[in-house]
Amino acid sequence: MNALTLEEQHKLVREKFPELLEEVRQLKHREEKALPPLPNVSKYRVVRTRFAPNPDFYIHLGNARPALLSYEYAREYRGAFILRFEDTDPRIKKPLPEAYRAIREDLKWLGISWSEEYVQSMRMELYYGIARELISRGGAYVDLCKRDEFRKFKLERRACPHRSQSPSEALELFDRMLSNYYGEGEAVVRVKTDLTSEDPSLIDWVALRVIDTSKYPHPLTGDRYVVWPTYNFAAGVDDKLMEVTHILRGKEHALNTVKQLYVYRALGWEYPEVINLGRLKLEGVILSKSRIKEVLKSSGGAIEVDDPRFGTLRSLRRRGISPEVIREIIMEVGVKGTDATISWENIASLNRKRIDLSTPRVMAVFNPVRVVVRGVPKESSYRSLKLGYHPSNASLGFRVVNLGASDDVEVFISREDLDYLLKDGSIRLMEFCNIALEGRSRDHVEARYAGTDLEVARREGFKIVQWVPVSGYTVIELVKPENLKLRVLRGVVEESIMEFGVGRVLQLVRVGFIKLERLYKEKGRVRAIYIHD
RNA sequence: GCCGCGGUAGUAUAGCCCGGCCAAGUAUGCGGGCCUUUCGAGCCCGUGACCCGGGUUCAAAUCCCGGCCGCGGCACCA
Repeated sequence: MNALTLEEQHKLVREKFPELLEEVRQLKHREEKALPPLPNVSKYRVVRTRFAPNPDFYIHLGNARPALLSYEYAREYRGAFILRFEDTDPRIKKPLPEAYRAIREDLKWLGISWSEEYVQSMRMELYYGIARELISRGGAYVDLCKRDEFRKFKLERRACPHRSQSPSEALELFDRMLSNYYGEGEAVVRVKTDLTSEDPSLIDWVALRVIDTSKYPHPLTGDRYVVWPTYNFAAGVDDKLMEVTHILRGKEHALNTVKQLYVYRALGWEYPEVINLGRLKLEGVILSKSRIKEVLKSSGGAIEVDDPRFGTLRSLRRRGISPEVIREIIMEVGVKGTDATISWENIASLNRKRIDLSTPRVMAVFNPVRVVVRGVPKESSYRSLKLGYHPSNASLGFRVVNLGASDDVEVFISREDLDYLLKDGSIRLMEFCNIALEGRSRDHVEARYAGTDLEVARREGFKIVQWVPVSGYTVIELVKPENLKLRVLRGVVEESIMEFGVGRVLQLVRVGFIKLERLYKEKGRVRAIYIHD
């Protein structure tokens, strides 16, 4: 077969086994999992996308969807991807100073890079300029009604008295706003929309409002500005100024597109293409920003933002989920308006495949029971075991497990595995030897060495169990998130675990994957977080 | 309540625009087997879905209408 040229081989396969070729084709297709084409790409010189988070908190898996998809599209079309911080509400959604940095970090962790970065609170003069332009074109006015008064007009589909002001009057009032003449709630800039709109929230929506920054200083600009653009104004303007061509955002923004369209029309701009994405949920964790904030607050600092019960990217990172898995999941979920609940099983499976080959394996025992094994030969090959860290990846090295020189060898096995010993009379200590039950006392079990032959164990159907030598062990505390609770399992683990550093992912044989979080070398104790089976 | 967007196996997704090649593909889960010094990985076999009802058509997951369900929106938040 190999004597044939590649072309001849292909020909042969095509003739004799066309279905094979089809299979290969499909396999390739699945690996690539290309995104659907973006609409109207040919209309634009270059594709430009953006991710525009509010830096009032850390970002979570739900935010990763628009971020990653926007980035991927920009890459696919060799365009540009922009990061824009939308921090124009120092009062209700006050920016969190560390969030700017944290969001950048989290995006980088996801493998996202951006060529341009903007912070809206540093662009205030730009928004004022566009506001003036809009006002002078008659597209907006300064409303001095009380909030309730305006609501009445709105619900009756009537214009408020200020709506009829001339552009020059409006500009004057706007300048007065900027000069800090009005207090909060006393003046807003409203965009003129269709007064007959069915949805009242659409009607003459607020583009800029007064926020008393002497009371609510902005973390970046302090009290320098008192007139702040709303989301719809700032985002709408910026998408134009930054020449964004394709907006991918959550479907909660659907109505915002309609609102912003009024500004675009008034200024003679063309609105970018919009794709509304469904929400992403992650099974068994808290995703909502507000819920996380609540939990954080009520814990009084005991719970941190990377707590494994949260769906923040930091939590996922802490739980040992690799960023490629998140990327894979989001590409799988794709570009559509349907919500998706990501199952932890799915994440675990993808993650396991990714890390299995590069993850050292050590033995740990929970619910330990002491087993005294009599009759283990005293030759060093029986008392000093050289065990590889991975059965098929020798590059991970090995450790030496020392069993001491005394007559008996003592090991811990788990209470569950003890049942096999009691029931079957024999078990195999993995990578060591077979043992047979001899007796049982209050605090330990007695057994006899029964040879190292694996074939015997196989033939007889002995359960093969992991174990930890009593002569050299480390205590392990394993934190396991379960239904929004954290269980801490205590057990023993081979002392060689101390060789690994904090952050290292390991597999505890027959237990699951873990990530080391703390090493207390003097105390012979480690703390780890459970990742998945 | 009103408006918008959706509904393919337990979960996620392909197919829907352009009806037949779909008695519906893939991944995960679950069951079984092989392999393996793990209950992991890998390989093989099996399991399981087009929300409901009408209509159009020779033919509907795909088009049309109605219903149901889910999500989102209805701020001087983003």
